[in-house]
Amino acid sequence: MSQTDTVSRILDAAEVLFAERGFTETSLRTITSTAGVNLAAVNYHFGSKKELIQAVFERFLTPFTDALESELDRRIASGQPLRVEGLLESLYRVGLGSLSERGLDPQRFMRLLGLAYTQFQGHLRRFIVSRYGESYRRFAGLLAEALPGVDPVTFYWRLYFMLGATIFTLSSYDAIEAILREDFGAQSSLQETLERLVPAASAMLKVEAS
Amino acid sequence: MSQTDTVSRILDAAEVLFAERGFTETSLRTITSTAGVNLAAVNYHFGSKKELIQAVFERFLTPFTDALESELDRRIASGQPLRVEGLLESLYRVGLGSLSERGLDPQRFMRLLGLAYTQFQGHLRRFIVSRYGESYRRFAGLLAEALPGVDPVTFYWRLYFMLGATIFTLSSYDAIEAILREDFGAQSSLQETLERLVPAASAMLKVEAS
DNA sequence: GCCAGAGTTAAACAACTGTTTTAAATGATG
DNA sequence: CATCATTTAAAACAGTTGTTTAACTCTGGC
Repeated sequence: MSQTDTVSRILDAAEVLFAERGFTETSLRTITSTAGVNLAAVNYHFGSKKELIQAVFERFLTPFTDALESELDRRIASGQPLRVEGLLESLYRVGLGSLSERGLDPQRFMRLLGLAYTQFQGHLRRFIVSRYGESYRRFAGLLAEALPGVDPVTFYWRLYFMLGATIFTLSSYDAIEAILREDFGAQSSLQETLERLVPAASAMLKVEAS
Repeated sequence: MSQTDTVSRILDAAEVLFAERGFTETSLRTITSTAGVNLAAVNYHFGSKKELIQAVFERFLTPFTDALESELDRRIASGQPLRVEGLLESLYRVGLGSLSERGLDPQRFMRLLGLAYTQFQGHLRRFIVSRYGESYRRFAGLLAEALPGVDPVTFYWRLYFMLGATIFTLSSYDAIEAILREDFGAQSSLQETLERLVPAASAMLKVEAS
């Protein structure tokens, strides 16, 4: 088994298990036995469990932010003014499209993102902010430009409202979808849910102060 | 030290520590030493750590849902038609008011609620649904009545969007507020944040399908 | 005054945690 | 082919976890 093979098998297993159970609830022994590698391989290749967690996020977030940056470049190059709906569509299309192209599961991605915010791993929050903060600020800046009437503080609170609605809903997507299917017999795909989310989140961002 | 004293000291300590660190990350030894009681007291009084977690939520949720039910009764008795903004205001006012009256911290309450959704404690989700599902369905039903033009499936997705925005934002309230204070020098109280949340969430619920 | 039962205490339990060690095996390079 | 760093393997490490035990103290009712 080559080195890269061992490394990516560990990442594959850790990604799935972390998304299913959380970080503390997933032991290195569970990860390595699922991956079919030796227990010591984690500490050898990654150094520690913390660094493994960060590596899992890096493999997720780098293609995502790269694709988002190119998408934003494309939109800006087109010369058309940026609208709120378009920016959110870009965000969700990139999350759905570019990740699944690379064989990454977008729901797992959202579950992991939700974990990063709610589990108490200070190192992880710091890692994400330092590595991906710039992309985040760029997107937020463009969104703010598309909302000229909204004062900055109100805008930022609404940005968090939007993030909360997105991360919370998509990270529990399976559970919510199952409830709705049982109660209404209506299936909704992830795609359809995002199509509901775009106008809803846009309305929330744009609403006139009452 | 009387029995009720020991029980509530354990609940007090567990409530704070769970909200700060999560369930798995908080050991019974940390709880009991913070509470100043013996380690075995948890298993003696509550049976297990799981049941202690449920007891913490019960102490939070029962006064909250009771107060929400009375508030809804009052609104209905007033005879005025129920509007979306009014229902959300009721929800938030009860969360802010009735809890702090009893000396409970509303932010801690929200952090715990967020944990209940994102940590992987199947027993906790089941406990909350079975104990408080009826209050939840009553509130959701009234909200749906105030939104006659929205089809049921869309309504339920938007309800989850709203829950996500609320729980995510308020459970990270301290962190978000600190960032905004640093970047804009503008303080916002929890009260003010809820006043921003009411129109934003209402707009999200009411938006016409595009 | 005494005694049953509730409450508390310290100690020990077995299981599990992340990490390290030591030795063997592997694989590329000269 | 021999060499040496890289990689794997199994075992042991020290620490923590939730839970249980058994002896102890205290209190309220007769």
